[in-house]
Amino acid sequence: MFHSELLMKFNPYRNFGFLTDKVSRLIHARVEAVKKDKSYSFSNACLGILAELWMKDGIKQQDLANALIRNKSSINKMLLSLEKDGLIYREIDSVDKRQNRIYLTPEGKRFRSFVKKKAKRGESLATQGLDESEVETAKKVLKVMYENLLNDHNSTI
Amino acid sequence: MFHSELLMKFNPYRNFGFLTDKVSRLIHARVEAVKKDKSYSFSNACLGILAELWMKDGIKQQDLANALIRNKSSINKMLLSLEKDGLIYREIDSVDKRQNRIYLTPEGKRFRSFVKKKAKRGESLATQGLDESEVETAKKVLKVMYENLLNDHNSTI
DNA sequence: AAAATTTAGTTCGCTAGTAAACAATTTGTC
DNA sequence: GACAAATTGTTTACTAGCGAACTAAATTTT
Repeated sequence: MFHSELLMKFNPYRNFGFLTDKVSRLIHARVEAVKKDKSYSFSNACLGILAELWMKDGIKQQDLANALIRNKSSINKMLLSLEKDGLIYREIDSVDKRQNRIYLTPEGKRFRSFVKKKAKRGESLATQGLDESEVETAKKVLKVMYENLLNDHNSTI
Repeated sequence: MFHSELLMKFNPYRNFGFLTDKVSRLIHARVEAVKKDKSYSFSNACLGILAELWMKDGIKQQDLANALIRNKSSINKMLLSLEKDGLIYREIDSVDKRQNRIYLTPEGKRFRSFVKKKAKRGESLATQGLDESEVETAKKVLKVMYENLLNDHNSTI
């Protein structure tokens, strides 16, 4: 480590911002292609909402906004298109009438296994030439980074 | 590994689409905050262009579009805002007059070390609790994934 | 060398996502 | 229990980014 490191040539392959952005975009592009099989019209970003619901059904919109690091008005719009495609529905909470609880329809639940199958194929393509242990480590690192960054994000807002 | 794996609960923390998307968004949010220090008005995504130019100055717009997996009209708009902020300029190639060569201004070059410094701080925050070797492995994995996915992306278009 | 094709960039209309203002409900305090 | 503050979701106006159609220049074909 020497003092002029900051003057060195920029190496994007050593930068998580660069790397995660590119990989994320390429995965999105793949999903876009895969989605054409189905007749859904919801945007790519809406998959994030579905992913959250596949983990835990019946959460409210603000939770989604926090989890996806998205504006609550964006969530509202995305939910509209997911409703239109018949994958989710909203139900006003009986205790707190401000809140909407979001639930998956049977169709929304079924869709999960489809995505999972495609994701599996995608991952094996993307990780060609890598050891399984390296892939596991990468997932662990990203998970920790996610937690650290989210923690910081919530504390500084 | 058993046949009903696809029916198991969805675990996003084992999914690169989910992980890279979240981490990427959180890094973006950090950058957004950092950018407020400066008076630049260019969007967050424009940093991708700068990153490319920091690697290699004088490339053309189509190269940027390919590298950033973005539409060339988007690149055009982004360059407009980077021009406005005085970070880059275009020059028509003397040999092939269809092409614009994109160059960093002195300001654009200086800005690199600012970003690098902030990125360094961000990385150490994000990777708290992780071994250096794990972080290195994660970078390697992401780099390979990027290459594999990009390769596939270009071949299927 | 004229015509057709390809390549690079720009323009224009559209859509997804955002930010800010708003309405409705709940919670907290006096 | 009434009024202030906070929380949840919606609406509206705006912006960034995309796709398709277009212009200009270079390359290939005939």
